[in-house]
Amino acid sequence: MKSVNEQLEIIKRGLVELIPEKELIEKLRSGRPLKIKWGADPSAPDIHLGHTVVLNKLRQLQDLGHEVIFLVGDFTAMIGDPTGKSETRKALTKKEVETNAKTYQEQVFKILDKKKTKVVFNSTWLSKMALMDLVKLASQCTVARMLERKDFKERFKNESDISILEFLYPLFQGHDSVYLKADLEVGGTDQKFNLLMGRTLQQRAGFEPQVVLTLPLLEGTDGTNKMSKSLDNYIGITELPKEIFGKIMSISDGLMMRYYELLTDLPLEGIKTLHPKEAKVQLAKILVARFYDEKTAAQAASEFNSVFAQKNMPQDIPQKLDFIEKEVKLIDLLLTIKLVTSKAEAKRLIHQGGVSVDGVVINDENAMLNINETRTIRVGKRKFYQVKAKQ
RNA sequence: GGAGGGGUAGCAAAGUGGUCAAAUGCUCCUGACUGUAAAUCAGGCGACUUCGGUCUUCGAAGGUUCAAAUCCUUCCCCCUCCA
Repeated sequence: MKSVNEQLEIIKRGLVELIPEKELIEKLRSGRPLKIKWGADPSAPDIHLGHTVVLNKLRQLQDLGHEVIFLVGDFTAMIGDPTGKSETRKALTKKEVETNAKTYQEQVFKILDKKKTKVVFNSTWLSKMALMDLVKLASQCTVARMLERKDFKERFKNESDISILEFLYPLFQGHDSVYLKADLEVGGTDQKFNLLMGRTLQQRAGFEPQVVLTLPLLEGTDGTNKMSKSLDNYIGITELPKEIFGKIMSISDGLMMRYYELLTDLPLEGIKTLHPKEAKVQLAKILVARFYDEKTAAQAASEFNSVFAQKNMPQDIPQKLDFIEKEVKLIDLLLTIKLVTSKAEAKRLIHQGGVSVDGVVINDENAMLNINETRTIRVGKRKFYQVKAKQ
């Protein structure tokens, strides 16, 4: 095992806060493997780059000899959450939660060391919780204290809904820490309040409080909001290589530097000397290679170059080659192959010059298309489709 | 329990009997320029249409009216103050 100072140096890299560092040093000095808690909500089982910021840190901790307790928040997921229009969490059935949790694990172990990870479900203890215990738990915190949490404060000020249930989440999460006797809990900065609640509750229960480690939140592909599935600004780690590659290529230069900073160990000075385009290609390759391999990354890069720089057709275009009619109306065709969601949209795109067949832009909304031979249809920059009539 | 405010398109926010498929901003989509970058510019952003219109939409359901997002009734939900 590495020395305390060496460990500390690795642990501190890239984090936002370590609360308090002193306690962590003491825990590390004990020489025992620390129990590191990481909680995840199984309602959205797609792990994206944002999650990997935390996962990478957990992996580092595992490599230092510590144990990660991967807590699946199945209990709360089964209750759901009535509040918040944008982030509605609907209640999931037990079965859904199980499936999601399984998917989650498969994805997580692309990064985490399975041998040093213990998976637990909080329904194990929370579902058996007596009402009396819940009351006791609720008495541990005041509303004023709850309202210190930034998002609560803001919603309260803006007169948006806050359900009582939401006040319970931090308490449950903290209670999980008590139950697990966690030494350290890791999360994004948005989790700070909840993580600290764990400390408070552990202390009140007479245990050694956990150390809290927060990591920066990764912005989504829009460059402003945090990466999340509900905002559809995410890059999932199970996405196809070309998707990951393409999405990285379309982020802004400023965001690219942020991704370098949070997702790689490379020194930023070196990156700044590169042409932004080259730097982005490199980043895209690194990330594809991380979730697939070097070879796949290289392929994704050359495919990207071929399609978007040299304007060639992509390699694997979705196709439907068994049309009955040999002559179809373009608008109807676009609708049947789901490249558009309505005829109105199809017409709009045609008028705007966004639709082409075999590389020729179509401007006539009434255009008929002979599909005796294979035709390649393109909508916008990246949607391709091949069609042909049945022979 | 009492008093008041409010629920409008992905979000924010106008509109308070007809000119409202609903201003404006953001997001988003398409095109130009590029590095599938940013910025900028142009266009678009409910559906169907024989391109004349037609149909569905402003928390829900009813009603008044030639005509309702706008008025009335009931219901659901949110917020503030009082208790």
